Amino acid sequence: MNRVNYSSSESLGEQIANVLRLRIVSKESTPGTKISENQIAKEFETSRSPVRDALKILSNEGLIRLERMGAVVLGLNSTDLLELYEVRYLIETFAIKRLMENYKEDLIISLVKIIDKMDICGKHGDYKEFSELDFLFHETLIKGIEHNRINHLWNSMSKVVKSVILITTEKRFQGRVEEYRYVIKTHRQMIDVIKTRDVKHIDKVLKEHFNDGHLSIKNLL
Amino acid sequence: MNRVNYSSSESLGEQIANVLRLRIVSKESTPGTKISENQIAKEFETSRSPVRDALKILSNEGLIRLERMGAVVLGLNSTDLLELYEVRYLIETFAIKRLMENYKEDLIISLVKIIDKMDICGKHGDYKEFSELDFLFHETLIKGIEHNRINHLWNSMSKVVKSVILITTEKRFQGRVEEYRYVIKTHRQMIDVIKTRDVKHIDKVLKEHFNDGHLSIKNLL
DNA sequence: CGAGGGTTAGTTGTCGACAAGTATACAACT
DNA sequence: AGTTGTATACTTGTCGACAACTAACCCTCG
Repeated sequence: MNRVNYSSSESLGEQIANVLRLRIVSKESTPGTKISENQIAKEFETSRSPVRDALKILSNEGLIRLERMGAVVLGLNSTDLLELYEVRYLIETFAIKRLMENYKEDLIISLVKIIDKMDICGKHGDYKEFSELDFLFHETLIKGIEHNRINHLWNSMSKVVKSVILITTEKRFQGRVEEYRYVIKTHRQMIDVIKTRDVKHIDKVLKEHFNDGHLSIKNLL
Repeated sequence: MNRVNYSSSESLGEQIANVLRLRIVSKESTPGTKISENQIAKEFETSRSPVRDALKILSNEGLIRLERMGAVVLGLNSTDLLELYEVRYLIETFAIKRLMENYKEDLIISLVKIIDKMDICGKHGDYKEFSELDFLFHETLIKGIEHNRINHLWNSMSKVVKSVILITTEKRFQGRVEEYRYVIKTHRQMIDVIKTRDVKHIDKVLKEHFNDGHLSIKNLL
């Protein structure tokens, strides 16, 4: 029986990759675990073709390593998370500098709207929606500069970032719920930096934001 | 007949990707061209499986776009090249700053050795080897910081960079052969910056180097 | 001549099978 | 016992086939 499901826009491979990604990032799959295509195919009741796609996606994201026989889970240790934040810092600093030179008012409006929604979700304790908005904020910022190459870099890591944000936010909300205010504050600061063209404060604001993100996840895990 | 060729370490998919990549970067395949898996499979006398792999690789590199029916060649226009150089500048600036804080003497030795080899190739007019060494220089620099995430970013664009360098170098050598001296000079400057920890000159040296690369290719095409 | 509907060739996603290579367990031998 | 060789089970890379879907063409009708 061939199963073709066009009702869902994502191919089976991407769906499988999504499930496995969350497993790896959430440490449900521990680093070092060996996985084979057959084994995954059996679990998801598909053939090996979509599984191969999925493994290739995860390999590109750096979550697993494809070896001659079987793939091995790499996962994200503390160093990896730091590095992820460093690269995000690098890219978003670039983006903000570029936006300062030249931005469309629409973009700022979109960003403010996202923050406002985050505020509401924060008050309701809806961490899931909050984390998606957080992700969307940064993605909107990056897509805003319309830089093809940066776009590709972002696409190759965005799914990982999204997963990390989701998990971080969840843990944060389990602790002191009011912490979300800090995230919102730094986001507003980022917009201010763009609008006021305050070059001197870019590094300070962004470093603070990413440092906080990294530290909080490090403490929580 | 199943053809499995383990004598070459690269899978058929990667090999096909290599051929197509060069075609696209060298503008033998013009942007907008539609390509189908069957067509490529027929050309390379393989099944669609390796071709699918190849197309996915090229898609990740941003050279083609996968659509519902058929992929379309994107190629690298003048803007794309500028953006590529911008991202390289971003990454290598990061790398050099990190190396300044902490580098192993071995690395510097390797880099110097590469430059010396480039010098010899330059004198012999061996542009092919020269371009590979040029690429190797930058790759060695980036791998030197042992930063997993940066590594992945680099891997996702390195093949494209390599192709661009190859073509640029070829055209350069067709013009005034002596131009290679300038490339070598800036490379030596980069090493000096690392060794002398001369923070102030990083941006200047790198900007000069990448600006030159971008300008020269723009003029030549 | 133009518009609409059906046919048809072509496209991708998925499947199961096979070939080639690899690691492991187990037996035979020194 | 330790080493070597072989059988065997498991792995990936590739193949050809099929189902779902899309686009283009042609034919009919107004």
